[in-house]
Amino acid sequence: MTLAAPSSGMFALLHAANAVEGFVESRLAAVGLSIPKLAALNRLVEAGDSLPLGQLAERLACVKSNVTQLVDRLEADGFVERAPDPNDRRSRLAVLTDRGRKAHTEGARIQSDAEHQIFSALSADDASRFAEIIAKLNGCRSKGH
Amino acid sequence: MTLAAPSSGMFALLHAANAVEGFVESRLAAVGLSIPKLAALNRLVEAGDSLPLGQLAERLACVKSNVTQLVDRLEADGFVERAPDPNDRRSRLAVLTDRGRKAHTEGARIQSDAEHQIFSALSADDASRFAEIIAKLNGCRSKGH
DNA sequence: CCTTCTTTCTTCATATGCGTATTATAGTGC
DNA sequence: GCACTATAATACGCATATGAAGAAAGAAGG
Repeated sequence: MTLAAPSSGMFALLHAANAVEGFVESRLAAVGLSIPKLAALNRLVEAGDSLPLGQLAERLACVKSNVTQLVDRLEADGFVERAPDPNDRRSRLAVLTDRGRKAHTEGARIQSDAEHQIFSALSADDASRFAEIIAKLNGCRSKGH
Repeated sequence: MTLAAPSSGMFALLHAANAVEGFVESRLAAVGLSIPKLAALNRLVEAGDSLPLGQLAERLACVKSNVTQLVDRLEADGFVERAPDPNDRRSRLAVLTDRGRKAHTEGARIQSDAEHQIFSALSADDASRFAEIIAKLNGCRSKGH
């Protein structure tokens, strides 16, 4: 991404997403997180602290090879650990560590704060309109999967 | 990116941008282009077919090391060539080739078509509202550069 | 001229995404 | 129990982004 071209709805959208992403990422960096890392921790917390990698991939809406690497990095950070799955020896669980739980709590707060900061530029009316419009745009699947 | 989390303006925005990006990319692939490649060709055409790499980086709003690699790929595709800059021997020009010009024309058409398809889901009122809101969100700089 | 500062591009390490093998294990049918 | 097929994770190659460090060339001042 990072297009910086005016006069195109697409470029404007990508540019805004990029700006928002960078804004939030820069704040998350203070606790050693990135948006993908926080997203993974979110899913683990939602799931009760552990998930098979394939499940994690599905809930993050990304491919499994991606999660393999993301979990590698989270493991290096000490935020998750891999553990064998008692129900299926093919499978491995990503398990949240104490540090991971802590990072998740801090990250969630930071994300929430940053989001309030960003979206405070919008009136309540703008915000609901924004949500509607975004929902409509999300109908453009067909990525040739 | 690719978060797939509901109940967050940020996640909704990133998700929509991702969907739109994927939609357009899948169509551009037919002519051997990606969004970053098309963006670079756009800048070259705007500039009259050539630019020093540093200039290109600035106009793409990305770092120079990125452009070095992007131009490597465009050169491998035969869409641009590197040429010495007559005014400064430190500098190298990215010069559009004939194939590059052709790819740009086709890519621009594809992008425009895809964009119409996507944004046709929005009424004229939605569209202008969308543009306004996006502009407001773009005010969130301060990426800690 | 020579030293020093700046600019331009490249190279390298890293983070993130994708898709395609490859390997180990599971499950199914015979 | 064996052969086949399906599934889980990984390894590998590639595209795209960043930033830090280096090389080469220009500019400025003595």
